[in-house]
This record gives sequence, structure tokens and C-alpha cells, in this order.
Amino acid sequence: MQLLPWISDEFLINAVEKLLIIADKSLQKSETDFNKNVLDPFSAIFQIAGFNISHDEWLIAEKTRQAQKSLQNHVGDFHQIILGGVGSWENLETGQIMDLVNHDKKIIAEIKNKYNTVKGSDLSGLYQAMENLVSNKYSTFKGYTAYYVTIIPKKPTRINTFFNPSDKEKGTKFSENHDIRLIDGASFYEIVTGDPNALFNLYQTLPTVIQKLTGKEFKSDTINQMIKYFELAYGSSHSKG
DNA sequence: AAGGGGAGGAGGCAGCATAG
DNA sequence: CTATGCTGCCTCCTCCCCTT
Repeated sequence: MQLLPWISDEFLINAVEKLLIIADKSLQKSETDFNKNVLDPFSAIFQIAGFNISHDEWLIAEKTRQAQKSLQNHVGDFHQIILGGVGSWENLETGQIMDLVNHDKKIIAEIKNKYNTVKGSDLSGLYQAMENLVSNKYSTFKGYTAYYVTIIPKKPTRINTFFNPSDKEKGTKFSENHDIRLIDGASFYEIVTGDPNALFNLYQTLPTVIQKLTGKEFKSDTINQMIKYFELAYGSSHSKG
């Protein structure tokens, strides 16, 4: 029995393994390259005093912080890899304007992990790039629908609406274009897989995959806690149906 | 008037590709 | 090899509107 009906076990396991390897390397690097980026000595002294911790505790916290920074840079990429492994979806190389394309469904997508990943003034440029790709008659993607995907949305509800940020040149909003859309992760996973619970099912499967790869088992209260975090991010509507 | 919250600006840290 | 520029993710701050 396949772990998830919409993606092969091999692909899923490889994607998860990749992130685990990155996590491991990040932790190692925080030891070996601890001073690669100049530490803020003032920050250190105020943390030790203000958080009431010892130097040893600060050292652990700082290494964890550095490793977490590295790892988080790849979480968005994880979704891009997974989604690019479904059906006729393609994960475009870095350097391309967009992250994902499906020529059958005529959809292109830019994947960001969190709603506040891109600052306001940069949304302006993103909109214009998307507008160009789907509107320009010489574009490969003329007539496609472009999605700006925020895997983790601002509020724990599903959204699939016009993406019309404000034009930083003019200070007014771009016009609402039906083919340039803002969508959350749960909704976009549904478009890609056809399964309304795909994102939640992926999340639920991760402990199993991780255990296969590492032998490490998640405690049941840890899993319950993880489910709560998911519900805080996406609401609890995933459990229906 | 005070406080919550959204929008937008700025900046820090990290990875990666590439130029020199 | 190092330096540099670009991109991604996250945090902090300020301004401003709206509710209480």
C-alpha cells in the first residue's frame, strides 16, 4: 500500500531524506563554521543577561539558531520538490521566474513557504512578472493561470483569490486579474493532487517516512502536538470528509 | 484616548552561482 | 580560492485605521 495515493513512495521518501540530510549538515556546520558569520557580541551579552542563561546555554541556543536558519531556507524547496513529483507537474530549475509548471492544466506557480516571505514592495515586481508571463503573446505561458502560493497562509482558512498587491510605482492596487491568483498551501495541494486533504495527509505521513529512514519514532504526544500546530496554521477543516 | 491589527519598509542571516 | 550579487526566509519597526 502506497503511503500517499498521489505520489510514489520513492519520490516522497527521497524528498524527506533530502531535508533530513540538510538538517544534519546544518547542525554540523553550526559547530564547524560557528564563527563564519560574525557573531553579534552585544546580542550575546544581552541574551545571557536578559534571558538569564549561562554561556553554555547561549552556545547551544546560538548553534540551534544558526542551524534552523539553514534548514528553514529549504522547507519551501521541500514543497516545491514534492509538488513537482506529482503527475505532469514540473519543478522548474532555480533561476527560472516561476517554480512549478503544468502544461496540461496550463498553470504556473511561484511557491513561497510563508505569507510574509516576500515583502510588500517585492510583491509588486512578482505581480508584474506573473502578468507578463500569462499575458504577453510571445510568452510560453500565454493563457496560463499563475498562482502565487503561500504554503502557510496568513490566517488559518483556505484562500484562492485575486492576487493584486499594490503597485509600488503608483501606490494603487493592480487590477484584479482572474488568471493571477493568491492561494494557500492546502488549496494548492488540492489543485495539484485532486485530494482536498493532500497537505494534511502529507503532514501526517511524515513521521512514518522519517521513521523508515532513521528508525526514530515520534512519541504519540509529540504527534498530537504536531497536529495541533497544523490546525493552528490551517484550521481544523481538514479532518472532515 | 488606548490598543489591536494590517500594510509596508528595512534589515539580518544563510545558500548558491558566478566572476575574478 | 575569495568576493560579490542574487534569492529565500524571517523579524522588527512604524504608520495608520478601526474598534472599544
